[in-house]
Amino acid sequence: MNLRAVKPQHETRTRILDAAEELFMQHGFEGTSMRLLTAKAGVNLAAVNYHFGSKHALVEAVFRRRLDPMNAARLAELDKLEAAERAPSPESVIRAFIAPGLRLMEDAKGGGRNFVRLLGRTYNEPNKAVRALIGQMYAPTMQRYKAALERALPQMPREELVWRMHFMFGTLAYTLAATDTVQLIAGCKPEDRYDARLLEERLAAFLAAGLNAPLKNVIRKAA
Amino acid sequence: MNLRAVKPQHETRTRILDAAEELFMQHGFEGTSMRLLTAKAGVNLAAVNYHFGSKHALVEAVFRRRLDPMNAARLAELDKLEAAERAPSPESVIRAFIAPGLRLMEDAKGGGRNFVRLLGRTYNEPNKAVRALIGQMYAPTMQRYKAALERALPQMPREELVWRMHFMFGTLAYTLAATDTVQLIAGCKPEDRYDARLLEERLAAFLAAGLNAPLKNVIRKAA
DNA sequence: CTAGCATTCAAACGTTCGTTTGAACCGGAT
DNA sequence: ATCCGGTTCAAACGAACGTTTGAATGCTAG
Repeated sequence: MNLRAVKPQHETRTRILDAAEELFMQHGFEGTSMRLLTAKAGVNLAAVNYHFGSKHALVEAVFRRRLDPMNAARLAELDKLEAAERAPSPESVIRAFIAPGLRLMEDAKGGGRNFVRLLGRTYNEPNKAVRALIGQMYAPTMQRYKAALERALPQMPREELVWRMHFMFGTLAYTLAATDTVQLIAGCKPEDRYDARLLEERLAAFLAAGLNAPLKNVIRKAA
Repeated sequence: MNLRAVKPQHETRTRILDAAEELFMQHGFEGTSMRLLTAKAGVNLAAVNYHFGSKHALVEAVFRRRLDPMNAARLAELDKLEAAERAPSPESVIRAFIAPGLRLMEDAKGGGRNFVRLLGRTYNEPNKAVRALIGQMYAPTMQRYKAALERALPQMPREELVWRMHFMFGTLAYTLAATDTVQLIAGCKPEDRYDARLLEERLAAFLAAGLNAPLKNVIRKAA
C-alpha cells in the first residue's frame, strides 16, 4: 500500500503542476483554462479538482513547490554567510539572495526556467489573492535580508534602504521574467541569456552599485 | 454639426477609457469584464463595441491615450538635453527618461496614477498581443535612449549596456507598479510614496550608480 | 474471489464571457 | 413636419469557463 506511493508517486499531480507552470507562464492564470491545462498534462479534466480542490489551490501548489525550497535556500545561504564572516558585505548579501533564483534558471528540463519567469511576472500580478499568497510566502525571507542589509549598510537611513531594496527586487523580477525586452533594446544573442553565472555577475555589479549609491542631500534631508 | 463635437466630445469614449484604466490596473485585462467596465463607466454594455470595436481595441486605445504623449515627452526632453550640452551625463539621460512617467503619478485626478501602475504591470503582461503592442509603441524611444547612453558611456561594452538598460527598465516598471511591496519590506508611510520629486531623486541615484558600476573582469572577458 | 478504496473518466451543470442585434432615441438639416 | 446619421438601449447569442456528478476502472488487502 505504501509501495504504490514510491513509484509513480502522485504522477498525475506532478504532470498537472508541470503543465500549469508552463501554461501559467505563457498565458497567465486567468488566461489558462482547465481544459487546455489538463489536455497539456494528458490527464482528465476533473483531475485538477480531484487532486487540488480548485484552480486557485492549484496556483498555490505551483508556487509552493518551488518557492518554499527557494526561500529556504536563500535563508541557508545567508546563514552560511553570517557564520563565515561577522559583517558580510552588501554585495555578498545580494548574491546570496539572487543566486537561488538564478540557479533555477539553469534547470535543464526547463521546469525551473518556466517557474522563474512565472515568478517574475507574478510580482506584479493584478489578482489580489495571488499577490497576498506570494507576499506571505516571502515575508520571513524579506525580514531576514532586510536585517542583514541594515547591518551591512549601517550608515544608510532605514527608509532609503527600504526603497533601494524595493528597486533591487524590481530589477530581479523583471530580469527573471523578461523574454523579449532585451531583444527590444538590441538584438542580443539569446544563447547567453540563460548563462546564469554571467547574469549573476552582471546583476550583482549593478545592484551592489545601486545599493551603495552616494546619498544626495535631498534624500538625506527627507530621512 | 461640428459644434457638437466641441462640448461633450465623445464623452462616452472618455468615460470608458477612464473606467478601463482603473479596472485594468486593479484586475488585469482578462480579469475585467465588459459588464463590470461599462457599469463603472455608467454606459451601456454595447458601448465599448460600438465605440472601439472590441475589447482588445479598447486595451490598445487605453495605452495609446497616455503612452504616445509620454514617449513624445521623453524624446522632447532628450532633444532639449542634447541641444543644451554636447555630451549629457548618464544621470541626466536617466532623468529625462523617468521624469515623464513620474509626472503622470502626480496627476491629481488619479487617472495618470492608475495608468502608471497599469503600465508597470503590463511590462510583464503574459498576453502576447498586448506585449507586442506596447513593444512597438516603445521601440523608437528605446532606440534613441540607447544611442544617447552609448554616447554617454563610450567605454562600456555594448552588450553590458543593453543589460544595464534592461535592469533599469525593470526597476522603473516595478517601482511604478508596486503598491504593496514597499510595505512588505517595511511599514513605510504611504503619504510620501507618491512624492514624485523625492522618488525621482531616489531612482536617479540608484540607477545612475548601477549604470556606472565598475566592470568586473568576468564581464569584460565575456564582451 | 471479492470487497474496498483511490483514481480516472465522459458528461453535464449553471454561470459568465465578449459580441451582435434591431428597435428606440435624439438633434440638426431639408 | 420629415428624414437622417449618430448614438443608446434591452435583450439575446453562442462559446467557453470552473466545477460537479456518478459510473467505470484498477489495485490491494482480506
